[in-house]
Amino acid sequence: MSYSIEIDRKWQKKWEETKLYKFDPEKKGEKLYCLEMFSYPSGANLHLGHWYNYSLTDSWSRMKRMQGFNVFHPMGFDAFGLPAENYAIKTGIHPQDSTLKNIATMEKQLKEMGATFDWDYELATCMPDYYKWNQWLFLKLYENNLAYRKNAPVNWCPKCQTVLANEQVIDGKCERCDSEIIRKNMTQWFFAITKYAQELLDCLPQLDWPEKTKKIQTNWIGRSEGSEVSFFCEKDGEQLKDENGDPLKLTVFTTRADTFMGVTYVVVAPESEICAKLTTDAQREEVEKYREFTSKASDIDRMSTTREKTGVFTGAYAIHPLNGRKVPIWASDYVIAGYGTGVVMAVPAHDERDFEFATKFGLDIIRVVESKEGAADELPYCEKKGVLVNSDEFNGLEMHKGLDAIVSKLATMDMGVKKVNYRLRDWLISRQRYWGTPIPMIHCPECGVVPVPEKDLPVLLPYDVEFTPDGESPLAKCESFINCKCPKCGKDAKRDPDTMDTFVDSSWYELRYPDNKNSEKIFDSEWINKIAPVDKYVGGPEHAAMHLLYSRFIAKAMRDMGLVKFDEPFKSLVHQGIILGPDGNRMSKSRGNTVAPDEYVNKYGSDVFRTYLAFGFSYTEGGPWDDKGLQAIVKFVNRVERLVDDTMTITDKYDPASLTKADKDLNYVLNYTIKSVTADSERFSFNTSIARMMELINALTKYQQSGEVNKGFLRHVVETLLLLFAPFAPHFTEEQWEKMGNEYSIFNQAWPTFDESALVKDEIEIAVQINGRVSFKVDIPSNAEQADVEAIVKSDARFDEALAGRNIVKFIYVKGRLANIVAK
RNA sequence: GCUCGUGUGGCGGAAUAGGCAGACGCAACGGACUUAAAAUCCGUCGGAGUAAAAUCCGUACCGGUUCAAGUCCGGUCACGAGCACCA
Repeated sequence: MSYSIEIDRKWQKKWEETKLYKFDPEKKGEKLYCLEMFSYPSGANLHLGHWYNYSLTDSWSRMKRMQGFNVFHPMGFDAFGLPAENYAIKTGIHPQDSTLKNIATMEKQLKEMGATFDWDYELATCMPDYYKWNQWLFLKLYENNLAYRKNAPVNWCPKCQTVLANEQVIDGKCERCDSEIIRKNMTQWFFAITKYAQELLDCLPQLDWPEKTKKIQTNWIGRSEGSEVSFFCEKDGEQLKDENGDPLKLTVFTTRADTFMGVTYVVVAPESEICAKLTTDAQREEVEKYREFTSKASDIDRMSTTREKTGVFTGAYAIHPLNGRKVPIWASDYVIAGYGTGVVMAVPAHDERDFEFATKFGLDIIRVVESKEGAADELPYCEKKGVLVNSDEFNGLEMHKGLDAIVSKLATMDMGVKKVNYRLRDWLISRQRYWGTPIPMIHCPECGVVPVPEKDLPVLLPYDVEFTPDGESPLAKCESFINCKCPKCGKDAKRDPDTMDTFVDSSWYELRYPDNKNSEKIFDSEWINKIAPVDKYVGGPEHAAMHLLYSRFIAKAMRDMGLVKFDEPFKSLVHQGIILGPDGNRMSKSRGNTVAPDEYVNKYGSDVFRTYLAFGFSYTEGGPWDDKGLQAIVKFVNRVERLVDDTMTITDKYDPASLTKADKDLNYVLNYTIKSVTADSERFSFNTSIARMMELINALTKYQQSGEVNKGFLRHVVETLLLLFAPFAPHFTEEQWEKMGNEYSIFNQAWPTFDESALVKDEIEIAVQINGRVSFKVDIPSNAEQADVEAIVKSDARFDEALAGRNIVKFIYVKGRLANIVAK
């Protein structure tokens, strides 16, 4: 029976019956936790991206298994989330019903892929036995002051009447109805990821992750070294006081304290509390109007850098602490309330934004830095080098020295200090949506916010809920859910109506898999410290800043809560590339350029399809889909099968001691193949792994054609080829292995090792270059030293001809590669 | 706008540490086998040049370092990604 999907089915059945991929924690061998990012159970069948990610990572883990590792390789579903809810709004099919059905379909398809997942460790985030621990985690974070509530702006779609997650906002528009998103203040739950900003940065270098991903995280965290400097303020001719009656300090964050003497005004974010406090009665109406105007501005407007600056004078003044200058305080939305102190000192001579603003509103511009003394640089001069001018006692100081001097001076007055700021914000996790984990908090009119007691977990997500969006959380309208008793005082209270961001679900799932049935604890810490962290994590690059950062944060928080002993959840990370449609665009139903794996799998079998995915693309690059190369794999698989048919009846023993010259040549290729496939597959270079196996088969064909065949050796080579090919074509090779009369299963065999001595050749061919150009080639003993090579080359007739009477200036021999003669 | 990444034949892609560019395959062309086709096997396959060689050009473009550059450095262009008034 030649290879087809029938073979797939035969072995899938046998593997399941014999529990071949059952994970046994006690099995000997170093543990290896290999994980692919779990998938969202969407309606359609597995798409090409799933196959590309899962089947090839499975190949990798199969190799590791054969290499003797005790591989833990689970699979599950990221089952909460908006698509199911939106689908429900459209069709009326309940998210739970569609999700559970989709999970069943995907499980079946994943099994057809022939992956080594142990389904006993499956999890789905929408199940109460999972989200119970989501809620438990929330309570722990709350206890440890890592979860808190505050009023904050959210993305609001005026048409859908609902809050949208950041990831649903595409270029400032709603992903569903394309309306422009506006900002709205709501009281929300946050996780204090910023407490870990520095550690999240510090641990990056030690991770075996793509450099690009580390850079994205570095940028996202956005560490910025600067200073906080303060001003006293004056309003209507009187000094402003704080709540203690002391003079009010208006503090700004700046990275350019060196330009401090050039401050000509100060700007506050219009929505900030300090803005209201600073505003004079005379200006109040205007400032109010402006605040309203900016709150209505859509994100599109806000995001535009070309947008003209707007702003309004608050009526108050700041007093420059070093020169006593009275500078006006303005409100403008080019200052972000959430970053730094929400207040900025403006130095229009040395900042483009300040310059634009000052020019528009006729504010003073004072130059305080010159590239070198006396240079009339064009303003704004924003280069971070130069010498201070117009800066009184600091004149003539080089920029960095000036900065230190100014901050030191301010520090003596208690008006300045060096400070590090991060761009990273705390993680807003509240969602006014139905299909997610209910937040386990109760709002009591008497006691305030009260956590649900642990014994009452899980707070079950009710089934019968009206979830058509109308601006209110769907759960708020579900009487049976929202009404409860306060756990503290027993009086009537209400549950928190929001659900958690689904990124919370996926921020710790890798730690639940190994202990997925634990009903007492989130997981057994002792066991988790053995099996975790994940050794190899594979998934799309789109999660670089969100999921991968959140997971790192949660792991660190868990560590500090004593739940785990490691610092990082994913030691090594690989991003698979993206397979585009045949037209080079991202596959999408609306474009009509999607490619269905099923058709190929049905026609060619899972293994041909898997192997083609391995061979046709550079794994981390991906690229446009093109099925022309599939035939190459069919051909390759047929060649392997023919070789098996030729050798399956051979009973001669392989005797390594009796190899002829021809045998040794083939043995060289064999060992080179073992070495290359092992090294290439290790680093996810699957295309070159397959290429090396094709070379081996080409060499085998030549060997067979040569007529002098050592049967025992030939059989040994074919068996080794099967072992190397097994991770890529598991069903096919299992079948061939059986045909050859070998014991079940090929995956219980040891991965081939190569013999270094077989890779040593007596004689090698090197290129001889004259002045860097290849002139001719020559055979030399592989252990020849420079002097020997020089002698061989000089005695070659072609050398004199190539030299053409020139003198040898220098003779360079690069061992085993080439000789280069510099001639003049 | 800022930051990062990527540019190699007709195509997918190789080249791990500066050392023979184009492995392996697809497509194409030629041949063997065949009544024929399929399948299989053998060969050619970056460009110019030649009867064939020799030779020259060639890894987006310009320049540099080096005995030697796809690889390192400086600049330009194109594409892609991330961030987006972050003070």
